[in-house]
Amino acid sequence: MRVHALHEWEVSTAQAREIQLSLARRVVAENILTEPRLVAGVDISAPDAQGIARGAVVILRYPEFELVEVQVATGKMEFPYIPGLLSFRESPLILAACETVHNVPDLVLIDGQGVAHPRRFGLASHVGLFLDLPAIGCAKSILCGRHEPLGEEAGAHADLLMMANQSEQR
DNA sequence: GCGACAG
DNA sequence: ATCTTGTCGC
Ligand SMILES: [Mg+2]
Repeated sequence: MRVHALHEWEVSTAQAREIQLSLARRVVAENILTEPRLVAGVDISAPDAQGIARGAVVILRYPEFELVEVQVATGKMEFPYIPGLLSFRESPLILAACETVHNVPDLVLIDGQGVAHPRRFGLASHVGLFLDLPAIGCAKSILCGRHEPLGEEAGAHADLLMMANQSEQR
């Protein structure tokens, strides 16, 4: 991995604080934390009659949404779909596709839940951890948790509330 | 025991 | 997720 700056310091604690402050300002100025430059999107096909499916990952430059890279992996679906265990079905092919990516993204978007999961470890959590990258679960429907009714307008939102007791999800 | 249940 | 039938809206 490339290291972007000298990381051995001969400085006083006061200088260390000054350096830290300037680095923190640089992070904000360059949007290193808030503005990803490369965003990955991953999904998987339905298996064919023989159980063969494909996992795909696209890398887009952000915010231009310019296509940077596409990788696809093919293999057999071994695990059935069981609510709460989707990552055991989908993550192998997703990770296989990600293994061949050259342009490492800053963020991965995933078609499934992340922490909105009975054990707080859905597909997006699983893939994000195994890639050691920030990941956002972009599920199209709810696995567990409840929310107040949504407005009709586009972009309406509500907090998804999870039960504190994980074995007592609603 | 019953119902709910990402993809 | 897919498949099939019926219905809805442009
Ligand atoms: Mg999907």
